[in-house]
Amino acid sequence: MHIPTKYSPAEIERRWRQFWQENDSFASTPDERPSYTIVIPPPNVTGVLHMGHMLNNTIQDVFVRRARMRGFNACWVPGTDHASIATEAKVVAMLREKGISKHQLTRDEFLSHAFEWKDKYGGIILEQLKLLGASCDWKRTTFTMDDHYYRAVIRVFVDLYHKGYIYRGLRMINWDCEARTALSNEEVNYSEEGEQVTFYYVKYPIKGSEQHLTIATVRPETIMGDVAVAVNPTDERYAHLIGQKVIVPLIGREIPIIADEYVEKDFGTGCLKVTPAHDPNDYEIGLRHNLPIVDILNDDGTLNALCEIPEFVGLDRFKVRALMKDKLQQAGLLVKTEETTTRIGRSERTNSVVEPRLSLQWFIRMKEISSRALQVVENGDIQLHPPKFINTYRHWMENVKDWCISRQLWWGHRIPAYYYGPGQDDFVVAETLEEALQLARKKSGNPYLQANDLTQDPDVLDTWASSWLWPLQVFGGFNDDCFDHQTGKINLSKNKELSYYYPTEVLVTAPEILFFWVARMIIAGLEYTDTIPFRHVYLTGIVRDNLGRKMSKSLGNSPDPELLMERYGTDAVRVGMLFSSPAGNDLLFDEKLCEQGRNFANKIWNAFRLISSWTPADQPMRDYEAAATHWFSHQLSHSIAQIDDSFEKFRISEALLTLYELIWDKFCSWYLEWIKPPHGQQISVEALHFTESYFFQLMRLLHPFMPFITEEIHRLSNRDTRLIMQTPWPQPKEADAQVLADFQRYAEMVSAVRNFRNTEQIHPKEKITLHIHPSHEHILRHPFLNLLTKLAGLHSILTTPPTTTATKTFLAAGIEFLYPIDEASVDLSQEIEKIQQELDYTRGFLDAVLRKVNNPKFMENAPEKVRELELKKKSDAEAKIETLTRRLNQLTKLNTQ
RNA sequence: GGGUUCAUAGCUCAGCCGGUUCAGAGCACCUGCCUUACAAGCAGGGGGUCACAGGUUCGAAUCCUGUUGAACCCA
Repeated sequence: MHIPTKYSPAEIERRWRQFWQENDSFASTPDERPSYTIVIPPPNVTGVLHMGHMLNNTIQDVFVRRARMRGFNACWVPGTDHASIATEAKVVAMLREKGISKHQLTRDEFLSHAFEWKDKYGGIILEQLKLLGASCDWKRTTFTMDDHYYRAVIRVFVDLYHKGYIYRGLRMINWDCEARTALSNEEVNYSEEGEQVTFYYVKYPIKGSEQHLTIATVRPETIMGDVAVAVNPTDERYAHLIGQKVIVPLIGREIPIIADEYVEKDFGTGCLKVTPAHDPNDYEIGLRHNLPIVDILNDDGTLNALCEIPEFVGLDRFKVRALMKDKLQQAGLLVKTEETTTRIGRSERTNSVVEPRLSLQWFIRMKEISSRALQVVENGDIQLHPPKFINTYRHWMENVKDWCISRQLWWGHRIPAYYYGPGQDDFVVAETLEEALQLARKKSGNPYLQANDLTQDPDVLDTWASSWLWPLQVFGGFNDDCFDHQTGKINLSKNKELSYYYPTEVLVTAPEILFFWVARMIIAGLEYTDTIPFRHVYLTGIVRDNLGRKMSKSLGNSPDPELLMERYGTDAVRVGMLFSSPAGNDLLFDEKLCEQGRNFANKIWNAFRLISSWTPADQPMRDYEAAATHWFSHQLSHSIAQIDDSFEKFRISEALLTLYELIWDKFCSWYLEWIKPPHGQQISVEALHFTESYFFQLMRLLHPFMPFITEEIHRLSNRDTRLIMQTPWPQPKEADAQVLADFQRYAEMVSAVRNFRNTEQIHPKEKITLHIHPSHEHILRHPFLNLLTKLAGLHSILTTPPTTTATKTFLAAGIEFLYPIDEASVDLSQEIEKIQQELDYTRGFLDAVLRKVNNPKFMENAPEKVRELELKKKSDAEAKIETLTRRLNQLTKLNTQ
């Protein structure tokens, strides 16, 4: 069979992608096998594949493919997330380009534009995942705004409301003035270095006195919202003023001076102006001291009439800040300004400065609903990989805050609250308008209410308030047939799919959404099924460039994944990503890694070519064949066990590296060279059979990592009509440590001879004869001797002394080898120096060992194994010294002759 | 400001519930080789006082304390 020398992946990968798709090779339906389920962290529906997705999804695919081979019914559910804010922002931008403003449109008109956009771009990322070879059950593709999913989200809102977990309230939230929506804490970013701001030192006159307090603030535009001035109760400078009043600059309102421990004495002037409507800490102080709230901002960040300065009304807060400086200066109240840096929160989506704002929003009470979610992680029911994230998780859980779930957007699940009157409590919550009407009639006591009299809340839910149901609703957990309204639980026994596939096995995601999403899925899983949603959480690192910078569009340092796959082959990119990505560690990505992957694919391809080129002869196994196959069967078992162990510990990078070394070094460099028939000879039938068996086992082990090339080789081998993904995962046998150690010893000798040949510049084709001392004769009787003679190019090893006195020597595995040479060319003094160095080192080594062995405390306390080892080191070193000394004496004698 | 994690070859990392040569791997580097599977290759080699300073121990990269430096999370 003709096989090209260079592996070219493009055509082969295209063919297998198509085959897998057309044959639904990854489809799963419940059967008698145990299930192994992964739900994809749904990417943003309008997103495109980036390197983070590549890493994340490659890892998932590795898990799924391996599980499939291990006899599990593996099911990987794909899908996308509607990403409320991000998608709405994109649609708004797209409309703006067309000259349409969102506010010109009705909600329905806007949504039809949005769905149009989603239909056009929504499939891109899933198609890209298919390129990657992701073995998802594509028929199960789910979108968080699919009809059934939409209903599930609404159902959960209603259910939680009736359970008392959801409330509507006035709270301090993060407000995005540009998108005019609330944000969760997690959606607010702080730049790493902080931002340049100005401190304004402002005089606040004390009532009934000529004195004043000086207050430092970075937000002078909020002065008009001040309701108190706070000082630390232990601050002697101000103690006498507590209880008195100061006058708010410019507007003349009298406010009290209060004492609160929150104030830091050393920060600024030690006096804090308290503006409960515009700062979360001030809000807390306000609550403690029963202060009024003066909200001077509109929802777009402009000032309103409450600021009491007519010329400021309608102006943006930053404009007012600039104007305040002049105004305060004119009034003689500005003491000085000072430049400083501080951390400023900006919206993840619009980058506008986030405004702490009091607003009427919907919340989930997290304390109560999440009580079990910490426990299941602490007790190991759910394992985080790497486990260091438990601390982070615990910290968040113990300090969990109520979750603001309303967003002032249109793209998303509309909050099912219906208002029938102007009062704060004049609303009902229901899954449908009809139900709402019934409830409203009852609650209002007005039986004549009509559907028209109800207004649905205009807001939608936070995206995470839909994706936290992901592992449940991809299997229809909240559908009518299995959701029990009475108990507010999912009845697993009435949902065949869910009861089979849930809980899922492992969730692969990024640490940054541990709280956003992971924690909340755990909460939802426990709330609705009393069961955890997954057993393991594998947290990937961030993909950075080789300078350690996070890959981002704005930096332009992120390679295009499709281009990479085209250039190096998908298998190559997959293993390239995994070479250096232990769980939870950032991955410094370099195209070199893909190159390494490509070279690996090529190496495998050529090993396949070699093996395929052999025509067997009907003859018994030769000695070297028997020895080689014997060794490799143990090596293979040993490595499989190691790989399995790495997988159990979720160290897939380690598993890959073990396999990489097994294939490249152990199999190609040692085994194949060992068993390769010499010129003009043929391999025996049995040896070829073993070799093929080993190679195809290696291909199976590699399949999760490199699905395309392994599938291709499997097919070309014509050994098995199944797809390689349907073949069983290789099982290790007991590996004999002695066999491995013996091999190690002979391999060491081979390397030593090669090194010697190198330094002596002996031509590769020249067979040489070496001499050893008769006391080492036993190495000539071991079956692995042929490894040494074959791979080191030896003619023979003799136990007789060389006929010439001129020799060069080298040590390998504790044995001295002598190589006779032309007497004239030997440099005795150089040889003597070399041996002297070796001798010095060995004596030093022996000293160190003797210090231990002669120390009675060591002999008393050290475990027996360690003691034995040290004693062996001692006798080995002594023997070596003896050999070296003998040799040294010989040479010295020769040298003086 | 609070919390967490980390500091081992030029780079990325293993090892770290103390003791399998006072340390391994991959990449990079250097030296030979176009040896009939593979130059996207083969063979060989150099390179680390395990951040610094103390302490515990017969014995510490591995445990404890401090110092310095870095990263992340929360406020």
